[in-house]
Amino acid sequence: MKSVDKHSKIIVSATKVFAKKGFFNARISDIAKEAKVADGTIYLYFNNKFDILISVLEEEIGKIIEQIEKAIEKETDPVKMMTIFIEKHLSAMKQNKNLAEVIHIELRQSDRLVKEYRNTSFKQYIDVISKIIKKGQERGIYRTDILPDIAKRAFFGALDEVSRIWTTPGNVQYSVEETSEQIVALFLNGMRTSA
Amino acid sequence: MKSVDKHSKIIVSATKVFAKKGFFNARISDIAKEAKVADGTIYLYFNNKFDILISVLEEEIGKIIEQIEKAIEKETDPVKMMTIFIEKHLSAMKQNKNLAEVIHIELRQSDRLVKEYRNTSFKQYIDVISKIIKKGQERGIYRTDILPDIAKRAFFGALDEVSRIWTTPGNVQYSVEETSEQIVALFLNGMRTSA
DNA sequence: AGTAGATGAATGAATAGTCATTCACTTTTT
DNA sequence: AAAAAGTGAATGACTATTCATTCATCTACT
Repeated sequence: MKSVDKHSKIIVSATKVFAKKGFFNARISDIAKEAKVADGTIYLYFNNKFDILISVLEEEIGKIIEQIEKAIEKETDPVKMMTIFIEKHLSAMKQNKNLAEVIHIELRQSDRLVKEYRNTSFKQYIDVISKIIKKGQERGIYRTDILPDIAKRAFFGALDEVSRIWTTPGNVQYSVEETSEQIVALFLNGMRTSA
Repeated sequence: MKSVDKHSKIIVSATKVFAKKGFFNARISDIAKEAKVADGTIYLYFNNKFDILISVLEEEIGKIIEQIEKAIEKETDPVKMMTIFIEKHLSAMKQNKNLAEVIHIELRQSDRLVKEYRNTSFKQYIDVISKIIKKGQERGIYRTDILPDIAKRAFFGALDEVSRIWTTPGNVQYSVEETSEQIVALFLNGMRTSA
């Protein structure tokens, strides 16, 4: 019987290879070798090379999305929700660097299917941010002149670019904690001195 | 004589094709057709396909970098400098959508040469931001607990992701002005109500 | 329990198609 | 009439995908 085990082994291997070489430079034979299976075996579990990429995005990122959404729905304070989002996102990225690289690189693909993915599952993720902002605005905690639709993008873009610190070698290595604090400070209070 | 004209015509065509299909799915013959030259002609001006991509990044982005740096060096007020940076960057991206797409997609490439580019010319661009922040901190306008090295990334990431509004179809179309205002508000004052 | 047959996962060499690059030839410029 | 630019068909390298074959495991029958 086709094993679930082997399926996820290929996903993990593919994530590693895609992270290192990028989708187009990754060879099926590289993935097969990494997963210690034959080239042909991969086609028992996936339709084609692109299907592997989409599966990586769906499944691996899916896990993170789920985790973050779960952690946030317990909270009611919009400031804490935002803080949790930041911390969870950054620590997930630092923890799984291969996946982080795949997100950095492949989520930008101009391919139709990738764009589609970005427009569905991933949009849902980003919309968590705008929901938090709206809730904060309703409660008078966040300024109402902020457009949630623009702010959510700014917010995600910032997190995504910052998380690159951990995947590009030769950078001063900041901890998740101090990085989170910085982002929280930036977005909640801004750069200007309150004076 | 090899014409400068043809050189830049190929660059512009390549930008268009890369924007639409992404580097790997772009065919040399596509670029040639778009530029209305023969496939072989391209090799009179560029060493190989990758050289075209690097040239696009160097030259086209180079122009923007130059323009922004010039506009900023006249200013002394760190708040205004930041505002100018935001406005110039966003309007450049809205103006040249093909280039914007190439930046969104190709600047993320895991390829050695792209990483190299990101580490030199492009780093210079992002460092303009940290310089602005440092100056503001010296003058007591920006909070000193903000780490410029993290903030610059957050800042660029936010701008980059936000500018995607204009390259992904089907989005509510915000103007450069209101988008700039939003980013300025976010980064300078934060989301929290001052109350 | 032992044997024969059935199953289908796994293999990896062969295929078939793609496309960057070259180069023999033509056209244009000096 | 050289030399330089330009052309685009031909080349050859590369690799995703296929598929005939193997083999371990399970089932059914004696």
